Amino acid sequence: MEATSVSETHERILDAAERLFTEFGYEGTSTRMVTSEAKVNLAAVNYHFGSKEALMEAVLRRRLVIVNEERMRALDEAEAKANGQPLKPSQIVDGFFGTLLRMAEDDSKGGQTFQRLIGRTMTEPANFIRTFLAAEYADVVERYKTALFKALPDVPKAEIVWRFHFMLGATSYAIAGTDALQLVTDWEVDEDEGTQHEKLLSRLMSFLLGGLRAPLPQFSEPS
Amino acid sequence: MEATSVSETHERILDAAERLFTEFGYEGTSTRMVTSEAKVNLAAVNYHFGSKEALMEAVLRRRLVIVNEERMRALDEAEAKANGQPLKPSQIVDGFFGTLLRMAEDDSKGGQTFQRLIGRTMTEPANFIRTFLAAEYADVVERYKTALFKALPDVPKAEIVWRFHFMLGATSYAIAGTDALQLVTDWEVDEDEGTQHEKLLSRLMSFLLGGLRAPLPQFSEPS
DNA sequence: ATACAATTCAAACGTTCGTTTTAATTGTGT
DNA sequence: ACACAATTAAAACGAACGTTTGAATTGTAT
Repeated sequence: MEATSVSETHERILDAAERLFTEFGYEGTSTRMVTSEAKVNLAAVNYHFGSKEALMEAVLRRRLVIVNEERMRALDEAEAKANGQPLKPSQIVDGFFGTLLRMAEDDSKGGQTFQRLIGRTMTEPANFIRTFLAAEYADVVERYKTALFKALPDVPKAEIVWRFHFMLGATSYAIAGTDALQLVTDWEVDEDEGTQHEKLLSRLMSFLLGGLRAPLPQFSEPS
Repeated sequence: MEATSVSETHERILDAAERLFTEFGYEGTSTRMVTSEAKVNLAAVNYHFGSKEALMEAVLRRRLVIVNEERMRALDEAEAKANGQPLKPSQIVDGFFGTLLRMAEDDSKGGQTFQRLIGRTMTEPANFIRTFLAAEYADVVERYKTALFKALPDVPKAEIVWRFHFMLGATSYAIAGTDALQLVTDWEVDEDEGTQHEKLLSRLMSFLLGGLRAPLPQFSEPS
């Protein structure tokens, strides 16, 4: 063993893979690109992680565990303060999406890179990724769905779930930072990174809450 | 030449590629998978399209040209009826996103498959795809941005563009139909396909309009 | 019917892929 | 120091990749 608890090679690979999976996607990144960027031997990926798939899962898990724990903690705290009363939708939405967006300011939690990776990964076609994500998110999604049901007792559950789905899409695309249509051409370069994040969070939260609380479509029957 | 104006092989390849790119993504689909599914010779992709990249562009262009023409037409018509007056945001949002979603009912326009492909493609990492999409969308995006600016004269332009961005993300994710977190578990299987589409469109439109018209975040200065 | 272009076909091109192997090296506990 | 496990290293594995080649076949004019 080394001085550090986990070998440095192990984390060098995770960091390189995180960056490359973010930029080129899972299929577009080769193990050789990863070991080359990490400056480690080609065989190191299979030695330390077993396979490329297992590496992808390790990359995602390292950060996701932290986000989802923080999401649980945020809901615990809010519900404790509310003692029994339903939460405000804004608290729930902030607990789920705000928690993720605030991670971008903390480089020790992956910073912007991991945030973009998560945004991208939500639409990765590979089956094992979707399976992994669904399992990794299952508990936290259930908690937040329940909280939303309680916060919006007059809204049919199916409608709430759909709007959760739409919020996920809007957020994923926003943090992926790709802007395929080059819509947002006037990026304010005159501001520092921190201000940008704050603004994105404010803008996104306004949008998500507006969507969540929008009048229901006419057809819908009660839950 | 054959009886048909364009060779059947040409379209067989496009159809197969559309389906496979949708399911496995661009990098996850090989030319051999395409020619095998299309039941044509391996060399046919390069003979008819030149390269795998050119094939991807052809797959996207075949349908996108039609959607974007229809989007332009919808805005032309609405603006003609309004003669001079700004449009309602709902008309603009429906012109852009509703036009796309209504294509799913028309199999001759790619139906559900192409809709899913477009949703997926918005987050494809490959650079040539993003370049292609930006060029293909440039005109229609400009038209719709302008229409939104006119429809919402009191909202700073930067905020409108960001909300357009969020709407794109929500829609892309919704039509991609992946649902990475298996959020929407209670898909109503008791209804036919057409009803599903109508419901998704209604639900999405309500959400998008709610987000678009939400109260602005506090920080924002006037445009 | 003949000439010529368009298309299809089988085969192979060189490259890159994820992974494995085997040996060399480094670190650790006694 | 020595024995042994953990890690690194160079090299190679077979498979799959996108693409090209050149001959065989098909279609289309005259």
